[in-house]
Amino acid sequence: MPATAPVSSARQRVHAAVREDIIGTAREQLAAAGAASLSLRAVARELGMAPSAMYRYFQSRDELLTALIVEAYDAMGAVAEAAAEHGGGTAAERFKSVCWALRDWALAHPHEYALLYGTPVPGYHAPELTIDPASRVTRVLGGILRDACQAGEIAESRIPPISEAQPVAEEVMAGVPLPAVARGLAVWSFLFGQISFEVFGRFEGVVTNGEVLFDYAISTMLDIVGMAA
Amino acid sequence: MPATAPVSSARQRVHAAVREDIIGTAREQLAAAGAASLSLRAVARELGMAPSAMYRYFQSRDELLTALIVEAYDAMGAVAEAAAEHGGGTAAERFKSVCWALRDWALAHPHEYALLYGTPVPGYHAPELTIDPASRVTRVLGGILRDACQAGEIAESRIPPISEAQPVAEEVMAGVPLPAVARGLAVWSFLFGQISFEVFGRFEGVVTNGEVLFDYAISTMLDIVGMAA
DNA sequence: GTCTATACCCCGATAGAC
DNA sequence: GTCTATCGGGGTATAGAC
Repeated sequence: MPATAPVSSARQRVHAAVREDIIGTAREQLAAAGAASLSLRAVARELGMAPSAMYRYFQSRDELLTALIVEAYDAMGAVAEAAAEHGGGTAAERFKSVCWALRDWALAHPHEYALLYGTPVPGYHAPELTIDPASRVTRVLGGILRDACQAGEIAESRIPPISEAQPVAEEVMAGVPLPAVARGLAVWSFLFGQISFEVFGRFEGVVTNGEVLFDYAISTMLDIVGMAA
Repeated sequence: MPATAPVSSARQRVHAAVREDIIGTAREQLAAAGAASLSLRAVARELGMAPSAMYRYFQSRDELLTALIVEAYDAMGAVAEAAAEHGGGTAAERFKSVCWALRDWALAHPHEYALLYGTPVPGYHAPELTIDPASRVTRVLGGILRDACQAGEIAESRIPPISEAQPVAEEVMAGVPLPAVARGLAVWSFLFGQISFEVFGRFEGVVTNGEVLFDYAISTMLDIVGMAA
């Protein structure tokens, strides 16, 4: 029965399209009021649907939230990957490019950034399927570090040793010496600390030119990890 | 009429005591469900009071939230000040002491930490009276930097220049050269980025020993700002 | 797949009696 | 200063007709 397949797929297309509408509207409401006040009802109102109709697309509010989180992780991951790819020849250049791309994305999408890197949403437990999208950005950053190590672009002599037993999981060490991994993790938290301070307004009244300071912070990060600017 | 004053002050004592009860209960609920879902009604329920009675103590939900924020800033500021005072003779020792004290406080009070340094509460605008408590921690950190500069404990030769026009507000520069100020701000965001990653669980599955990594991060921060560990 | 209707919760804030 | 009662909103989620 060849007719059944197209009918089914047409239905699936409509379903997927409505699903995208819902996610898009939810994203707007996220940007307007934050994650805690995201509600299926408000999205339904905006779309002119009955609240109960939402449950054909998302089984619960948390499932909609998960979709938003995955979408945001993917957007940020894509931005980071693109920046790494077109960022230049040296690891330091690619790193700089990724930093600026992440900062720009975060400032352009503060509520989505907050969803990913701000206070965890109370009562929400991220399902396993968010792990992979979440790791795209860290894979990019870790890849740059690994490449720099292998290309000899890291001055390991400038990285002090870390004396105690290995404080990180096995899989984080992919041919990178432990001190470089530790400095890499430091750079990771430093970068997101800097971005979070900017996005959450912590620098207000203190920093008058965020770009200049961010540029200086990037140089500092490169210093930390033994890479020349 | 000498009798009136004691009566009035007894009433005030009761009022203040109930007020403390309310704040304490609110703090418990903050720890249980996060800032966004803090409600006067829930606090009243817990205390066996009528919801309307709360309005004799706080004119609005936001005012209660402000009280919690001020209390948390003061707790964190006191912890930082105590750590700086008893932290040791050199600036580096005091800095380390403050870092550990802040981390310990944040891990012990994750929801209060999130209230201060996490995603801003949607719809809440901090009144001016929060500015002073908020700056206690930064005053401690800035004071250590300034003292280190004046005591010659900073190797300014290891701090690269920052080329552009001054990117920070005037009052942040208190006899400290601009590059040191910029590195100090970098350390500030680095420190809170590290603490936030730990408190918000961002290191889970990656870092197996947070203390070791935090210690290494502190050394890195001292490096950044030209201070010997 | 969408609707209406419903059960059952939550909240901030105010009015007015005591 | 506390109470009851109330106004006027919000929400998740389900049942059952169409």
